[in-house]
Amino acid sequence: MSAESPVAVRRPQRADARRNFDALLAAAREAFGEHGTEASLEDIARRAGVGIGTLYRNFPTRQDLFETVYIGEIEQLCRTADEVADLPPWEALVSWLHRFVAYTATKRAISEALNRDSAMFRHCRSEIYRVGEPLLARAQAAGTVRPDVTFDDTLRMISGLTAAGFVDAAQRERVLGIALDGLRTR
Amino acid sequence: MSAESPVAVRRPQRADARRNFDALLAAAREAFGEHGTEASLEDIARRAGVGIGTLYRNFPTRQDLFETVYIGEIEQLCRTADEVADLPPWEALVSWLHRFVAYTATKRAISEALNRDSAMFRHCRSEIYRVGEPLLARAQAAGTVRPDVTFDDTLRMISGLTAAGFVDAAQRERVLGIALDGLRTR
DNA sequence: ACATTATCGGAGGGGTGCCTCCGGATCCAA
DNA sequence: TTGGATCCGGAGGCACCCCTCCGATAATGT
Repeated sequence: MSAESPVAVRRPQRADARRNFDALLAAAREAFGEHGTEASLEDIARRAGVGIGTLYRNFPTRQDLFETVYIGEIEQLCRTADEVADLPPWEALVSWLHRFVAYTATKRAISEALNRDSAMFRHCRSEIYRVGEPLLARAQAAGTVRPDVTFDDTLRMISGLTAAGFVDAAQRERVLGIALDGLRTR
Repeated sequence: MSAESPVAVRRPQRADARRNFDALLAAAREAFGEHGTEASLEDIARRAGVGIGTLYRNFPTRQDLFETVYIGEIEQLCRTADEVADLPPWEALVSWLHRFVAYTATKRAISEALNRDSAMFRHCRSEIYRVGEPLLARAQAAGTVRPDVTFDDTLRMISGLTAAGFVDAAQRERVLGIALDGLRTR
């Protein structure tokens, strides 16, 4: 993420306040991951071992809290694009997509976010595209991926599968592999 | 569905009562489709133009209502397996899976149900397998579908994509097509 | 040590949903 | 038409969640 976060949420100065702030973010990441955007704020405060008032002081609206968590996840994801840069086209794309799945503890929420509309979401979306789309384009240029697929198609396919339930991690990988295989030229 | 519904919910005798019963089912189908299993029962009663008491008289628990809707959808789905019986293996499988997507107005709910556990869900699951698994097996025997894929893999992949959001129906079809393509042997 | 001031946390009012209960409306058979 | 069986529907008690407000608490500078 190149610029400052577009949200006016700042990490507090005092030591105890910082502890609470971080605990809230961690709890929120967990809760949003489990229940999606609708997670109970009082539950998040409880998980963080903090009063509900403290939550609202740091994050006046649900949106503020969610965006802060979300931006963190996306930043992390964007950074991983460099790490795959020197792999062959197909491997680069696939391993980045695998991180797309793994890094987003905000699983349920991230797919909801694909459709949502706000300045921040638009920003995050464009960041993801900025780092991810070239990976797809490269694989297409190399003739590995079919040319009629868009990056948006790919993302939605992956995030749909991420949100789905599987009996175990092995099945998730297997199914993900099948779907990714569908991207390749024949 | 071969046997009687395993749930003890019966359509009432009196004309007005039957009208309400049916209105409730229709409203529930809608609401579950939009909001998943957690849809508000009071909202369902409102949509049906009926008091909340009437809802509870017909369906003492949320489970009863959901199961009744769910069974209806599954029965309908199972019946469609015959209609594709005389297509070539791959086409048969694909068009049945397309109906799997289309028929389940209970969209969000159906994927939740894949993981849930109850006598009824087990029953429905086994019915789906009974009609669907042979379609996959046939395509595999014909050499069209890779042999390492299970029916469960396929279903979860499809239902994951069903639950995901897309910008329009065309994209949904396109992505579905990509994923299905991953099932084929190369 | 102590005052200052940022921070805490939960009580409380308003909203919604769950489910029960029963007086009153409605249907239908005779 | 009419009486009894059936069915209706919403009021009301409980639980949870949202968000605000403010007295109590604890960190920090001197």
